[in-house]
Amino acid sequence: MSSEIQLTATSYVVLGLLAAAGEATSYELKQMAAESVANFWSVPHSQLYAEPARLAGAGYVSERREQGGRRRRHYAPTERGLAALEAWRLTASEELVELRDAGILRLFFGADPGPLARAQLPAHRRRLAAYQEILASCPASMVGPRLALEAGIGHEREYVRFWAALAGEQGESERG
Amino acid sequence: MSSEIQLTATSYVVLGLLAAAGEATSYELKQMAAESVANFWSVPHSQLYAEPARLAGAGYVSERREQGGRRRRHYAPTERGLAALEAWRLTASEELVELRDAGILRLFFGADPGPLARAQLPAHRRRLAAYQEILASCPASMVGPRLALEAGIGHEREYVRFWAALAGEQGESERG
DNA sequence: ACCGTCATGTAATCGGTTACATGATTCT
DNA sequence: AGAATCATGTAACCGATTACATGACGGT
Repeated sequence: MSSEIQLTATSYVVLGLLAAAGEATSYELKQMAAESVANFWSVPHSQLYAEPARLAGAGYVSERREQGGRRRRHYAPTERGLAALEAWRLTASEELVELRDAGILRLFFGADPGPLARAQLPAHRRRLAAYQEILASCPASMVGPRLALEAGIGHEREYVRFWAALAGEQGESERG
Repeated sequence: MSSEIQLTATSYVVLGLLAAAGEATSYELKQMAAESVANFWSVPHSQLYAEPARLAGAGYVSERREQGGRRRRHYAPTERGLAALEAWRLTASEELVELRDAGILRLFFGADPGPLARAQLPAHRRRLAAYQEILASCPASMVGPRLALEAGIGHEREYVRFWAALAGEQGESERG
């Protein structure tokens, strides 16, 4: 056992959620993720079954299996897992992400901006509103999630600004 | 032949570049991509060899192989390929991308904002400056690429604003 | 008792990443 | 002539996506 594996972003999502919960099944991870981190970094549920198993094989989490009934697997971070998570938190990397937005890619390759903008704009507006609502009801003690939300809000605002300018709303003054 | 395949974003990057160039080898695709689309949507060079082959198998591009010498493969879009590209350009989808920024993910899971911000900030500033320089030297006729650049600039500005606020530069007034 | 949805996984396929390898040019 | 870099791929592995499947539970 304890074969060496490479930790991916998915690994840290799992480790981060497990560290917060103490212990969880894959289904509980799915629930937790759905209302929090999945807003800006989603992981398909099949990965939330596969990844903890992978992490268990390498000693980053422990696995406890229910005896009777559903025989669900409960995972908890090990010392090693917590250490890996903490090390990851501490690496202040310079790596930048790419935008990787399919709409922008279409623009780049010559799509007509108008229709694209008119499709993207309301969707981004909805998401912006949703983020603001979540932020309003997010306790001040949850510092990390609140910061992530604020980042998301900033980018959604930028998207709205960008697409609005292309959607034929040129005449109107835009306010944030 | 002409087995059915699913077209991915990588497919459209290849098709889009081939449509612009008329014909190209994988290496030429790599060169073209490097200074243009790779700024916000990169594709590893091995995929620029694998993907045209895949597209050729499904009839989206044609393949012409050099006879003597290097026997390089030259690809060109077929009618089918151009039609697929155009159809993709016309789909004004509402799908939104996720932010998927590893720095934000770290914040979410409790990383200390200060060091992270001080690592991310100069990197984003450099990229912002690079984009602005590219835009300045990009001919006005290249509408799509210029729009994509402007989108990138907007988001980099937002990143700079966000990380600057966390980097301990609170006292100073920030101008765009 | 039945039906729908929630809960809990497994399987297969495939694209993407990483690493390796080698022939051609160019530079010193 | 030799070294370094450019040019041009191939191979292997592995994580992610998609689809499939089934047991439990709650409501009517």
